[in-house]
Amino acid sequence: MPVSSAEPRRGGPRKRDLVLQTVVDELTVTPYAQLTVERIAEASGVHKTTLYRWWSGKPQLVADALAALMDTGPVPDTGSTRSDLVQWLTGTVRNYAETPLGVAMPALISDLARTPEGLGAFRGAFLAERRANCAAVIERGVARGDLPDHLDVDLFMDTLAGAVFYRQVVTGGLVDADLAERVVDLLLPPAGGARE
Amino acid sequence: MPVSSAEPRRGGPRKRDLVLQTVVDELTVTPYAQLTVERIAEASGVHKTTLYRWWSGKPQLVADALAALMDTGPVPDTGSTRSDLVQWLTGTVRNYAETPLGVAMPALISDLARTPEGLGAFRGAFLAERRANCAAVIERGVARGDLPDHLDVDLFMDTLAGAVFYRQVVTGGLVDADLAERVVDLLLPPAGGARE
Amino acid sequence: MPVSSAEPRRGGPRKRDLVLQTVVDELTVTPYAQLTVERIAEASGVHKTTLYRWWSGKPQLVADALAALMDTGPVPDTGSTRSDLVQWLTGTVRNYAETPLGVAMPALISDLARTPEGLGAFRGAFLAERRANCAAVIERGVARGDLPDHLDVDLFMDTLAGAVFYRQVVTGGLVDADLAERVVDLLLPPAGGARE
Amino acid sequence: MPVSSAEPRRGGPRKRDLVLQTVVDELTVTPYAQLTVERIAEASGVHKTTLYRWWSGKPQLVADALAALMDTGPVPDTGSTRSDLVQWLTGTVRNYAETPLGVAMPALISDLARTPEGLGAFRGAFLAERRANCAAVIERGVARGDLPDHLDVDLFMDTLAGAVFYRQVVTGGLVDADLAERVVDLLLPPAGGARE
DNA sequence: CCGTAAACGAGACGGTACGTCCAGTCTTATT
DNA sequence: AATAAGACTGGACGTACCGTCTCGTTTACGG
Repeated sequence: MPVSSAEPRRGGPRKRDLVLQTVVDELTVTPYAQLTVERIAEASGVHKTTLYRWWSGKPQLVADALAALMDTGPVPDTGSTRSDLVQWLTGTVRNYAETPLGVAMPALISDLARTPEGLGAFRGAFLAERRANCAAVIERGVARGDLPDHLDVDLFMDTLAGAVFYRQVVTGGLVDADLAERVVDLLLPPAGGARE
Repeated sequence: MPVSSAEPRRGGPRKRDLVLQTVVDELTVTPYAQLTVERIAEASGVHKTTLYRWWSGKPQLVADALAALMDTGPVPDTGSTRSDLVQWLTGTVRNYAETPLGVAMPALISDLARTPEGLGAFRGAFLAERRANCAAVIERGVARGDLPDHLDVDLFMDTLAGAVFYRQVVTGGLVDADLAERVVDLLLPPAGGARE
Repeated sequence: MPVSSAEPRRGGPRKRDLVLQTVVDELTVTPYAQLTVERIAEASGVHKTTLYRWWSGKPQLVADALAALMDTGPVPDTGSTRSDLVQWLTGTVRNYAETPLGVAMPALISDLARTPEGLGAFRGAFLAERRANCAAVIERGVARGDLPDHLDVDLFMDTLAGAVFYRQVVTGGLVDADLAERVVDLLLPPAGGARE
Repeated sequence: MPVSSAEPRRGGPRKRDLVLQTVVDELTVTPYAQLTVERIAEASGVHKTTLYRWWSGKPQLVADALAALMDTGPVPDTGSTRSDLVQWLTGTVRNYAETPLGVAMPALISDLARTPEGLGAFRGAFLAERRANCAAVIERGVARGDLPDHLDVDLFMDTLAGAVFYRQVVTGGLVDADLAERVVDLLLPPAGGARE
């Protein structure tokens, strides 16, 4: 886990936190595409050579910086599958809306995807933990009988997250606080819903 | 529809079709990120200057070329809301799976998004017509009573398309023929589904 | 002799005078280097293709236009060698100072000099007649005994004209009305001059 | 004097001498107009980007390269004003005849003259020192009584140099070893000359 | 408290592609 | 026959940023 701020002494980048903070700061001002390694170097006062010593390029720098901002927190069992899912998805919404990740995401993915390891790293850093937490929620739901037995868990998660992601990236629709609830409503109709 | 090969004399790019075809060909061989305008020029035998006369850069070239491949076809009324939705989403799946769009999409979006008009153009070229068709399907469904009255149509479409898109772009999950059906099942449970 | 304005009808450029006038006008506004064939076309309303039909390029266009402005007039015999020379050189000074030739000259020469014919054409258009006139003056001076017998006529002319040209082009010194007289004074000291 | 090869470490272009030498070499083979920055890059093995880092373009490159070849040497007092002047002008002749400067000059000037600083730089690099030396010679001559009291020194120098320059650039006359002497003879008639 | 090795600063460089400017040529109307 | 219209090839420009290299210089730990 590269996100540590403790004791970088002896062996390892001494300027790590400084650099990553600069990246985040710059991203709030400059879109990802305009951001350059040279600019990060200048803004942070850390020499370009040093950046390349520890990161292989801009996408890695940004990924590293943004990953540290992500809320991946485990979702407590509230007793209600709906609430759990809403809470989880609210984390996703916040990650997009309250950090530079939302706007930077498509470019970041496309950059990372140039190399096979890149995408893997991205998934590891941004997705793995969150998805594991969501899977846990879903399984609780299945166990309770709130969700069907042979639910395709992966697809279910893709649909939840995809709705938010697609808005953010493709259609440009509003991504706000109650989006999470409305998406969950589509997949898990509220009791006494309109469909029966 | 800008893709016509009749009478290119007098006004307008004479090499248009040749160029766009080359772009598609190159994209099947080279990932979007590696593709350069100079390479398109060389591969098509059309001089770089000429390309810049008619397109403002790589993203526009690619968008123009890919838009021509998209299936945006209207969805016939099969009598069943489920089938209509499945059929529509199958179009989306095919667009991703059978053209270079799937892999090129995130980078393309991120490039186009550098300018505000860019994103608008993208949505106009790739989304507007398809979404209008989908909205028609959904409204038929509401009229029939298959879908709830105050359904948020946009969000519903985002969720359908988002599931496929997210797979394609983020998780890298399989995007195949029956994905459409499985996604629709999540949103419109089959009669006698597991939830009752 | 390309400098004709009479009856270009039937076989020959119909827009000749219009074009050349435009070139002169543009040169008073735009330095030679910034002037382009396309600009001349636009400014004159004559299509680029037409320009290339009659002139082989910018330098030829400009040379043709400027040659028409040159004062090459023969120098009347005033009875005094000094006066004749001064009058002749005054023509040179005026050619530089009162037409765009002065500032355009070095660039024009350098462009024309790309091809061997180019320089020849330049000399034919701008130099030959004037130099012939000067040679006549000098020979009158030799006959009168005002100039030494075995004077190198060519070198003498080069020195006269060179002084003005060098000022104009290289040192950027003042080129004004009495320059001619001062140069002649150097080569043909006034009677009762300082040297005796 | 920027032409040093000692200690290029720390600050300043490391490939400077290599590049300038290449420019001179190329100029002996290719006329100035045909010379391109890209060609210099290729011929020298120094990348184009590097050239632009240190020079603002072709004219600056060439000026820098040629300036290093110029003979600007001070003229010793031979006791004779005539000899001093001849010796000085011989330097000019050699500069034109024995380096690529002669043929490149008009194009170089015209390129440099596009910007006001350009011409200033040219004069600083090629003229200032030589002219100062010449002025010294002339003043010695005036002091000795060989030259008139209120001689216009600048114009005198323009006439001397102009004769050679005009030959070289405009009329294309021969520029050879004894040209200097013949020009000086015109301005400073030999004792027992034809005019008395 | 001091030597040494890791980390950093400094600066030049090769390299890819960009997007642009003009030159000059071609084909096909039009007058 | 001359001109207009307009698309095209082509060469070079000057720029941006990338990622790498060679050095010298600081820093802080571990003996």
